[in-house]
Amino acid sequence: MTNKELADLLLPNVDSDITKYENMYPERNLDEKAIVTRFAPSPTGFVHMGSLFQSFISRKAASDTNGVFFLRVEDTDQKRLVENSVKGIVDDLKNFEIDIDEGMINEEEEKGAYGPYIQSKRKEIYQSFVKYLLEQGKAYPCFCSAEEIEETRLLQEKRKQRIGYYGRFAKCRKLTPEQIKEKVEAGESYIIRLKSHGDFEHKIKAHDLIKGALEFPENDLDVVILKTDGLPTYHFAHLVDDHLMRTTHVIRGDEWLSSLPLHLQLFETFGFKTPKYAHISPIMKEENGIKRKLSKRKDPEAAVSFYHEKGIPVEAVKLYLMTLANTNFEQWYDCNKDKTLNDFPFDFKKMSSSGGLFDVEKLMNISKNYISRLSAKQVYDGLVAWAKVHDEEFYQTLIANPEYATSVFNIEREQKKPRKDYSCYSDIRELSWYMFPDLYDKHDKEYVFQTISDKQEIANVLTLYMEKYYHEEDTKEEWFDHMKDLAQELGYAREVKEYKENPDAYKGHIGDISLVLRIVLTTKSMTPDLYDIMRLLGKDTIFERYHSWIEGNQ
RNA sequence: GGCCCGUUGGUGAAGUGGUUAAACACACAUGCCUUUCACGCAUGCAUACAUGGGUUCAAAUCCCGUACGGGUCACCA
Repeated sequence: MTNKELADLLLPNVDSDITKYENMYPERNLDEKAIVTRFAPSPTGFVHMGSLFQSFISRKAASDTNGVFFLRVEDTDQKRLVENSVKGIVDDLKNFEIDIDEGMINEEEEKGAYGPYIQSKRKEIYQSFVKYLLEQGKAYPCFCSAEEIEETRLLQEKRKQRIGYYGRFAKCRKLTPEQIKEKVEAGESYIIRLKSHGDFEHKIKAHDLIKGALEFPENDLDVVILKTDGLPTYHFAHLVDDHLMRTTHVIRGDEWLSSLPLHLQLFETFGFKTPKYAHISPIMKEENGIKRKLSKRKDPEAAVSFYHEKGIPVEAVKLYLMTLANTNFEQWYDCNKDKTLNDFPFDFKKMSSSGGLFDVEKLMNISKNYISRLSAKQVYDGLVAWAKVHDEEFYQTLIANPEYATSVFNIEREQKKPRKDYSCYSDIRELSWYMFPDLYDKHDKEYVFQTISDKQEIANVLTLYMEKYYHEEDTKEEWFDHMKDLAQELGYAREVKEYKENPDAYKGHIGDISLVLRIVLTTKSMTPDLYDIMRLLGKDTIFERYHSWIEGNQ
């Protein structure tokens, strides 16, 4: 019985002509330096930070080189499929403005000439390659049951030998064609394994774009390439897909690093050109002094939805991811304030080969700086978009008077050194509700006074201010002078310096007075510029709030 | 247990044999500026790069051992 006959017996209705696929998916006509890469998730749930990071880097690498970035769905494990997760993945990428050039665009449809981009629809292709291998005598069927495999594993453990299906433990490798035929005809189920030609004692050298020079023992495991259900394992699908899709760079998590010898061997077996590999270290999280991989289950910040709920602008998250990827980005960005993420040259070599910690504080800082550079209009638009989904009440308030809301966000903005107090959109309501009368009315008010806390004195300040020193049309300078006059009349120093030079001569200083006016108006000691706030709120509102405080505190 | 990778401050890290007695940023602390807050500015924050040994005139940078952390050893990806 020849290998050909054996192959026909095992995969009867499969065409082993793989050259037709070579012709169907020709080399891409791209620049020599162009990177063709992909994001290849399993549809087992939603995208988390680690995979978002990978796809972000992949997209960036492809864009930088006028290459191609595509989305391939790896659904060869039918047991783990989660309904609608292709849509979830597509949406998550879309929400983070990571565009794909090819691949799945929803649960059913795709775009691009190198598809199908979902593995369950490539069954025929994989089987064709498997059959080809069978004909070459480089693969064989295995009839071992799960129990048998388990038994040899235990034996290997007991004898302290390497675990796996290799060498003399590879029982089915020794089956004669006649034995195989017999088993097949008896209806025994089987899988197909690679007949590895590797030698564990031999070392191979490999190169990784991030990790650098690597050395491994050669793969000698007869790994499964085709499962009982006729679908390939990851390793085989990787070979076939990335070859036919003409992937130049495989960017993936470094949990794959140890399979690299196998993958290299697979490419070599077919004589295909190996892609370049870039194994990304996982994003870590520190908990109780221990570093561990950021986990979707335990860490809220691992979920992509976390950022949307918080209202961290997509661009800010990307800026953070870029600093995680290439630390020199921060300095570059600082020196090139007029440029964007797209202009920065990403470099694999500058990626850390060990896993970095995910630093939410740092992200918040980046987001804060990012938001501070936005125009009032941009903040308004971003906030409205966020509130529409996450805060209906605030949303209604905002759209009721867009012009007014925008001017609220314009305080101390659009200047060389803008104010930085919003880290994310979900911060804004708590920091600005007092500027919106309807929110103000509903909000609980708690006044925490500082230097001046005596109720009578506070009432004196408010009353005198309203009676004598508040003038609606004041310019900032006039307004400020009036504040000083008020301070002076009540026995407070006009300047902080004067007070510091001679503290016994005064009850306090101008700062104490303005703080009272600020707190009663806004309940807060920390607010943007008080003059601007007063201008926006207007006389009626200011007086109303001051009067109502006096009445309520007699 | 086998194999592989990693280890520079509270964090991200720069640095691959000698102007790095470790850049830059975040965080933290103090001070200055300021009507408050924020911004900004200034200063401080690793007696030396996990550890032991070796190579060298010279090592965070090269080599070996140890410790610790991570990954992987599925008909999961």
